[in-house]
Amino acid sequence: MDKAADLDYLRDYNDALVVAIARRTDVFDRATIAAGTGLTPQAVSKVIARLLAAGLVEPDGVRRQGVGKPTSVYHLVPDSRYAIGAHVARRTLRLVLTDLAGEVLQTILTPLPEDFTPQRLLDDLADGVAALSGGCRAGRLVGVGIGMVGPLDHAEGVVRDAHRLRHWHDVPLRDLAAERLGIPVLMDKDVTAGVTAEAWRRGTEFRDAVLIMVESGIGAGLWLGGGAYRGAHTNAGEFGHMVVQLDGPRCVCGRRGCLEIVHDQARARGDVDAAARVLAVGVVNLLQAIDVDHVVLAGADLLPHADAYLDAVRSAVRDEVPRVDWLTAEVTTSALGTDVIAAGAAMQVLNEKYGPLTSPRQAAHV
Amino acid sequence: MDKAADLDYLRDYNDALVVAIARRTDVFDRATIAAGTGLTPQAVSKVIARLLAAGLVEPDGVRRQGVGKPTSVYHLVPDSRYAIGAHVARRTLRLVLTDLAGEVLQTILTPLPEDFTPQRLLDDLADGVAALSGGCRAGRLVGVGIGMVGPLDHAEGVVRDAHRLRHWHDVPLRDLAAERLGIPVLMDKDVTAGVTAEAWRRGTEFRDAVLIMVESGIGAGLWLGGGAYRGAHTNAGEFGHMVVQLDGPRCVCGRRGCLEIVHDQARARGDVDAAARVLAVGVVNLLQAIDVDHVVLAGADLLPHADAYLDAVRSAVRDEVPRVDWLTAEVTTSALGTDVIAAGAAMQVLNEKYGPLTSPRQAAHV
DNA sequence: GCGTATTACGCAACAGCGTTGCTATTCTAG
DNA sequence: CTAGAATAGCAACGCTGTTGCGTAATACGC
Repeated sequence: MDKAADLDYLRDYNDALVVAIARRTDVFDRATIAAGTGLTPQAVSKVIARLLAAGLVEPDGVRRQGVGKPTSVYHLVPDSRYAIGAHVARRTLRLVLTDLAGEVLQTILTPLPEDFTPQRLLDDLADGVAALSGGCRAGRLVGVGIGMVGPLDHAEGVVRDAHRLRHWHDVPLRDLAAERLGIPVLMDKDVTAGVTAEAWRRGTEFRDAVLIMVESGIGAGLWLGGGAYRGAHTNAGEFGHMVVQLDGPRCVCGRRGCLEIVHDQARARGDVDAAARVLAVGVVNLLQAIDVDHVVLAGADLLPHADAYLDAVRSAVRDEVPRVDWLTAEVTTSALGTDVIAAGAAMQVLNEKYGPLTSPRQAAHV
Repeated sequence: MDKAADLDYLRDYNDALVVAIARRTDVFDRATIAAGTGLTPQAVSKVIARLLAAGLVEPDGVRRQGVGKPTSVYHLVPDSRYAIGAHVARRTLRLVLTDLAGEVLQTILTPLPEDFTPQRLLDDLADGVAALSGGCRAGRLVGVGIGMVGPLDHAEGVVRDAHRLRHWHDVPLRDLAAERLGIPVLMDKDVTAGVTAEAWRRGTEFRDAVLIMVESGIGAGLWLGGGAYRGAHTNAGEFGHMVVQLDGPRCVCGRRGCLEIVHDQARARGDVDAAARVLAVGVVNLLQAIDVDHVVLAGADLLPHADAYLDAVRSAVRDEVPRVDWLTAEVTTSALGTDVIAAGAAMQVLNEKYGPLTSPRQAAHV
């Protein structure tokens, strides 16, 4: 049975709404927020008072705009909160420190041995978090996010069977890390973390989006209706295992003609353009299925050839989507580059605490 | 800028939550709801008082359960509210009258002439609605829902280019119908309406689902995270235009090897089983992409061969989805049969007013 | 230079939400 | 018949956003 909403939810929701606005404007004022949110100016004053008390925003003087008392303006305090994000890949652990505005302040890249164990990861994670914590004032570190290859169970915080990692079956990584680090930890699929990074930085017009990641496999992070979408079993976005050629080559997953195997074969023979065109067909398939208007390309196997992939996907979106005048979709790479997953893991922590809640159900497990 | 939440939203949310519970239990009591929702028993009493005043629920005596004062129990009053749903297909207009519980009480099937005009549809709609309104007590008809072939714009209520209907370009059908009928009207894609019917009848465990419709084209209605998902331009679910064979036959949409053209060619040569297997590949593709745990099959071209399609999809889900022990997905047809779209259109009206809101944003446009 | 209109801010009172404290009611068990 | 237990509901409460209204600070007209 779903959870009911109470006054705490109401307050948190509206506070988060104002933080979301503050995050993407240099300065903001009472009247603008009141007009945009439908709150009364007086209610906005109360929200701002709470945010001032929490240190999340601070006054930015006044703005004279014609006749009348000047408007008080405020701005976000980016370094009022920090989060650390971890991107656990098959051979590397990438850690980043980000602030409330979603800027990456510091990065640590640690190589991981082949078939590393959970214990080894926890050790490296603890070392890295200790090193990065030095960069932020006491009490301002909100938590640590982990972006990990799947399959995993987001609700339980358990890694089910990390792809091609022997020691990773049913590992309750989230709780293990929280215990080891002594601060709140979130864990999610790498691609879902990645798309959260874009969403946190780009704001509320970024409502329906997908992040395509090509990096030892092809996956997609889904951001639907203004929130991360993970599916019924945290398995959404297994984009690479869509069949695009019924009689195609056998894939590791057991099916024939998966996008991933067709793509990888083209890459294996050195034909990046052909690989990009195959990926583009998959992207258009995804647009047909879920109609997002933002596509972000990412991943260590894609970014070195970003131009080729961008060209292929953009022209497919332009030429293969019917009524493209109306069904526009922007195709970009992430400004965060190879940090996008780790940064997104960090921003999931910020989003959990300071981001716009989409339902009381979400609020319940904070 | 998103809308803020206020006390009205809080009240409506919790009221809707209790209605949702009432809808799928014979009787309910205060303590059970309190435990399930996290509300205090006293708060539940206030909610029930409001629902009693609105006539949505009524007392159902008491239940003795051991020692202590007997529990007061209540039940939903199905005929306290009605809605009418319309399924506009290429050659037929199907109208149904449903009650608050989602039961179909009456059906009217009207043939439509080839290339019917908006005016003609409005006339037939008005006649049908007048006929069905007789079946419900005054003031209890909440509104009319229209499920229509796309593409259309749900937010604006405008039919963009109904497939293979000449007179349907940029027709503001929702507002035209509302003016003509004098009651609130909603309009949505047929498949989205269809999946809403299943959701309204099956309750909150039905959080991530897809309704596959094979009926002069192949489409999918998406229900993600407990609400209808329409995408950025109301174009989600164009499932039939996913490429499943890179070098396949040319489709009407301009691409090669779309699911729809491959499927239709198999049907054209009378091979229902092959067609069903192709559809099944598409369904597994969709499961990989969005990881839903309910698949509902529907549509006039599918239901006559429901067993073949159920078999094919079920075995594909069983054999082609990795870790199927964990990634379970139930595959069924709808109990509503050919009424599912029209009934769903009606239930969208009920859902808008009495269904669980997922965010204040949704509440804003009620 | 000065009064006035204009714009913005914020205190105080308010309605309505869920919560808490407590009393009344109604049953079973002994 | 009494004690104990479970439920219902009244009343007061804290907190939310809202409303009414007084105050502060500016530009503009005279």
